[in-house]
Amino acid sequence: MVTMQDVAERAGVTKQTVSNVLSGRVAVRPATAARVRAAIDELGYTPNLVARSLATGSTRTVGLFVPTVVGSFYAELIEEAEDVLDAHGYHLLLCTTRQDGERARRHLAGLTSRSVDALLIAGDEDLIEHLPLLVGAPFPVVLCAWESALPDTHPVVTIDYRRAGRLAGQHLRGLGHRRPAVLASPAHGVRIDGFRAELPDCAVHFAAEPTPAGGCAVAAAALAADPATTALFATHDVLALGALEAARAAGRRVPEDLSVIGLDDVPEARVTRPALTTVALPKRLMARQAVELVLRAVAEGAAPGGAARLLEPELVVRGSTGPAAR
Amino acid sequence: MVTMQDVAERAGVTKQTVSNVLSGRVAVRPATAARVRAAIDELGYTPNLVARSLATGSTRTVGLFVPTVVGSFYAELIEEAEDVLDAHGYHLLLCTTRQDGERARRHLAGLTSRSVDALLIAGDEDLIEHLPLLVGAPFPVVLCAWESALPDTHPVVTIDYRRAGRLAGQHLRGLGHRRPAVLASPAHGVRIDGFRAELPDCAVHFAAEPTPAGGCAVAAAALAADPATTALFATHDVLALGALEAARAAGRRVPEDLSVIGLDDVPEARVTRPALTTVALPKRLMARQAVELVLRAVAEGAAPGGAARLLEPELVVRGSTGPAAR
DNA sequence: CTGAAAGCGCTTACAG
DNA sequence: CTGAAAGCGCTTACAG
Repeated sequence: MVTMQDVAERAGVTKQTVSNVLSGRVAVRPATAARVRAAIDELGYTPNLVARSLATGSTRTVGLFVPTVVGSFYAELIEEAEDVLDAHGYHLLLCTTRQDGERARRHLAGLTSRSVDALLIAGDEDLIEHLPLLVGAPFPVVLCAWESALPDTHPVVTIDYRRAGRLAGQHLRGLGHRRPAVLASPAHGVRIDGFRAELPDCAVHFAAEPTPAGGCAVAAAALAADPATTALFATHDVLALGALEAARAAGRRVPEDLSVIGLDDVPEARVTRPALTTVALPKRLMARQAVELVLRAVAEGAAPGGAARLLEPELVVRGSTGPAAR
Repeated sequence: MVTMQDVAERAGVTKQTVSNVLSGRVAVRPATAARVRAAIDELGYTPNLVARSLATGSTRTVGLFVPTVVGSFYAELIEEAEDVLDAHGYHLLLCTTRQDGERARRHLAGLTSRSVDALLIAGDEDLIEHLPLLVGAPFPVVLCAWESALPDTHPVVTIDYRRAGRLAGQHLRGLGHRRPAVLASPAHGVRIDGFRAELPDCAVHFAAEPTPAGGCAVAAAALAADPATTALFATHDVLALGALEAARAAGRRVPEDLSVIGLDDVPEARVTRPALTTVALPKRLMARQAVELVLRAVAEGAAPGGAARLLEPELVVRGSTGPAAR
């Protein structure tokens, strides 16, 4: 491994001078700088980032916790986060919690030790109980995609999930539906609350798993439980995708006999037949703002302040919803 | 920030002793160890991993390059990789290349500098030209999910994509199909070759984008180009998902009028109606083996040897394929 | 504009 | 079993 010292000897200067031409912090005489650069090229020198990190106290890496990477929600969030991190010269350390509290705790403890300049925590399911671990963290922490109780220990950039549910309810109500069924994931209480603010008279059915198969099964059950149901609200698009299949299997035409509305706006939503009406969540925007917030905090050397930022979801009307049949 | 020195003073020992109780490399008298542990707890000491890395030369982090994280293929690969990394006490540094050669090069150059103990590169699209950058890398590099020309500069753990295509062809041929159409992504030449080894007489249509929408469009075009087509082979399931929609739109019953077979076995494949016949790719197994190979190499301090390992794909017959109509 | 010194927080032989 | 010394490869003031 070639070191800065090697380069310095080759160029006939000291390693501080090499450091100076690399960092640009201090002006170096052009002729000297040229010699140094030549030496760097000849030797194929590449700085040891670990040594630099120890000296500067910065690793230029931020940690990102997500529950999972499968599924477009977190996948898009990760991609967007990496994009803006990359644009700022930062690397991404990824940790998935996978509904495993102990694993989450372990990862958290591992990162507390100065291997990361900041931490972004997306999704609340597995980490909320371990948040106290982070109160005295020597680096900024921001939360995003937070859905249930917003903690006040850390800044959060999230989406107004309640409003998302409400938009779905409004849409269905406007179409004349009165007693829709809700197909839900257990963690989506806030979305359901929002929906109920518009349409209180609805039965909630929980899916066994957050997949199209789970959505298909729970939709079939909901339809069997109340054959008069005219509309289905799925708290997540993946459930709605399955609901579309269930409707087909039950011989219900969508949207003539049954309206189906989802939430999230996954890529598949626009290719189903009929295309899925849904409430789009601005996940990329959220990821971008969260990363920018946390990077600003590391730049300023202070914990980011301010209250939670709630991003606005947006209703996307496609073909799967229509007027209630009477 | 509390340091090892602080702990040592508190416990009335030197920092070497603290280091010894932490590492367990050298036996420490129980009473002393207890005092040290107590001091650690009281002070809330947590070791500085960067300093440790500089001293040991190991960061316990491995870098993973993927073209994208959206889509179940790479998402599952990432999850599995992180699982086994985590089990071995390693962290995951994630880099996405996003069809951007310059970005890939930059990331590669950034990692060459001792911030990572090893590198895993999944997917060939954007990196192949930069592989030479890695020949003298001071850490092991392994390639996986490599589809086209297998480089001999680095070990590779991948899937026998040619055989995957061949299995699809075999299945269709066995059902009596003679002139199927192929719906392909441009990068899937190997899969097509395998398919053609069984069914040479087929027209290949390239999708504009690797999404269900792209698959839907290209399937519609293929069906329009040759209305007598009895079967469709999509080189990736996401295309097949769209093809199912196109068939529906064209009034072709699947599988009675038209067989559709995909490749990969994405989660959605089992919930379409009919469920999608496909060739399953053992991506999690591949990820696991690749990580284990690279970790073994870092443990042994040597570049991993051996030829490419090719994992076997597997035909999964579901409802979307049937005998050719005559 | 360039060099000598100290330090970042750990680990690793090596004495005692 | 414990301590004194050197070193990992950088950066950061500080003199000259």
